Amino acid sequence: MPNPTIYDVAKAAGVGVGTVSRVLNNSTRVSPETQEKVLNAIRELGFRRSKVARQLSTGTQHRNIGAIMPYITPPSFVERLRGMQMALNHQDNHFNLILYTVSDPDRQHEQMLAIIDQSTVDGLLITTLNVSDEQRDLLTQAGIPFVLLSDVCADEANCISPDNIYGGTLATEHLLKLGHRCVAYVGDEFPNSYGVPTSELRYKGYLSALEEYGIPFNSDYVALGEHGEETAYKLTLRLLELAEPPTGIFAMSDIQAVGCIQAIREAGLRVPEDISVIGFDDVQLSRYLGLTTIRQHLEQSGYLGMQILLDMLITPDHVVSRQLPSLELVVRGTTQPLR
Amino acid sequence: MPNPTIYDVAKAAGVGVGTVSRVLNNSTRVSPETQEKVLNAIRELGFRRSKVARQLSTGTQHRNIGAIMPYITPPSFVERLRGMQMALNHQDNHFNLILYTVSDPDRQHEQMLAIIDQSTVDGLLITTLNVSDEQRDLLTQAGIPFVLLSDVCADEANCISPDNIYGGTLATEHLLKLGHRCVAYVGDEFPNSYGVPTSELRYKGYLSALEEYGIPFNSDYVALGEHGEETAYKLTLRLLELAEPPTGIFAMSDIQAVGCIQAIREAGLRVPEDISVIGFDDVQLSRYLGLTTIRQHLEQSGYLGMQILLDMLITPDHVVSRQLPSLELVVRGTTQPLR
DNA sequence: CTGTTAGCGCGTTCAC
DNA sequence: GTGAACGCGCTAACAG
Repeated sequence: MPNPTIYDVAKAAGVGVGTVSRVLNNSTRVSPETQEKVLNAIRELGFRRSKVARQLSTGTQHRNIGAIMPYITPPSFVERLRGMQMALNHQDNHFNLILYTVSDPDRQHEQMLAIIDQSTVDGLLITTLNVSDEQRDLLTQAGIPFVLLSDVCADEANCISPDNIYGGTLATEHLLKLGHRCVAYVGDEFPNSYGVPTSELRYKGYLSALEEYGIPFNSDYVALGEHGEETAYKLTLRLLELAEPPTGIFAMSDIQAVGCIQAIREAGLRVPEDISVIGFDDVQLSRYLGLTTIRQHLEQSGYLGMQILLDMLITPDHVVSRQLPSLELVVRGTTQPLR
Repeated sequence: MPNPTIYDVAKAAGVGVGTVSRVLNNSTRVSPETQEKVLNAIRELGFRRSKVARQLSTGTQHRNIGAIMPYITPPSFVERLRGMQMALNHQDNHFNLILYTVSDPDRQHEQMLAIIDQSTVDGLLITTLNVSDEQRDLLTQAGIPFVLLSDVCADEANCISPDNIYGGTLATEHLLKLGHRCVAYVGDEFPNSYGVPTSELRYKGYLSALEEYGIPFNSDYVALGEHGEETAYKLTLRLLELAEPPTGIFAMSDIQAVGCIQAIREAGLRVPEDISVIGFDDVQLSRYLGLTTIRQHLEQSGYLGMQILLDMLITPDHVVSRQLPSLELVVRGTTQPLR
């Protein structure tokens, strides 16, 4: 018996299903002896009552919202996740948040399929992931509304993302205005393994700022790799070995900026005296690291995404469109004028 | 009609429920006209098919595991969460991870009750939260196995936590061995608002190290407050105003250590030249911050907790007991001998 | 106190 | 192609 039911238990204990149900919910009184018998039967058979059957019977409809993202390592993902949770807790509509992380890009599709046809969620929040047309169709067909927090959907309504090109320009201009002329870009390879072009957009912003200032493009100053401190650290080490090392670095995320800074310091140089570094995101920690960066209100993005999704779920008719605050430069201690 | 069913749809469309079901699953062919009618009816009534009924009918039993924690702001929580997810992805048993955060200590009990009697989860991972006897009883009674990642349960089997007293001693001894005699402790007030005594345990370790080295206790050097960089920052500022400021600070977490360091720097002092700082946790970022700390294998804790819970869920009979690696001192750049 | 039965909402055979 | 009936596992209301 792989999945014994209360009927099996009832039979084994020599009682009716009602009685079994009663001891399970210890509602009305059951005689100690029968209770004992039932409990024994339960143990013997390894019985576990079915969640779904119980829910169907009691009419306990709790809705699930799935949040899927590549991983939850960098704080930028966590801050969005936190925003989502906050929105949920505020609304307090008995929604559950199911967290999915896509350990492996190759498995994304498979996971999405499973989520869809097992009908585990009522709505989906897709963060920093590319969604194929097929997946979109599947989702709409299954009646699962979704919101994207990703750069793959600039034209869509249910999509939240900042103007990353502008952000890249903003960051680069800051360095340029400080007099830096050898400015490097440290970012993710693009598109990254999940098909998301964020790095490319910020890079475009970088290029456009360079052009605006009439600075010739130098491919040596473009260092791309997998996301994370580790890679940024290594890339920066290589940058420092250049005949003419950069005096300013624009890292596409705060986390990568931290890797850059560590590399610079280990090379015996100082930030910002020798090299200026600007990040991107304004992750919570950055304030305490004194990092100059571009603020993108991540927590608020998650909050907004969840609000929109809840709208779609609760009142499909009037989904109010909401505005994300725009990007802003936050100057702190890791950048200074070129000496 | 708050919750129209397929019957309502069928009636409205003038067809049978079977047909409705077919268009819902677009399985066998349905004539375009009837399909249209059904689709219209669905739209008109705002019909959404019930997850649970569908699951019960198809026999799609997916199990849910709840992870509940006070918040997901500090990386230490996130790392444990990540460990849990990894264990789940490795096992790949169609388990879902439902994330709960307790926004308000007062609402913890209420939330736990809801989780239990709506039978949303099959198992629960409780992180850095106190669990009342009543709650334990409720959980066992409801047949919901749980694992604690908290310091409230040293004697229990299903509990994972490091030896925090020892950890506190380790950290303090490190400072003491470096010659520091004015050593401060910056930590959470205890027990914190969630009833968890971690800070107290580490503080006890601090005291015992002090005693071991024959150093008189100075209450001025004990700075307690709410968890987070912010508070640590402020507390440190006050510490620096002391007639005889500390030369070494033991912060109960890496995040708080970051706050301390920022305060020290803003006061025009240097770390570690003027003041040594040691943290606790060895959060991933700490490596790139060059922070001296106590490593406690957080991700692995989460991984282990999930493994144990899965054992309890899958093979209740033989739950293998697993060992958590012990705490270790990691010396990096924020501590140095007293000058 | 306890056994029996009718749903919970949907998928899925069957006959038509 | 389509409708009717049964069953998924459990709870709750009803008799006994």
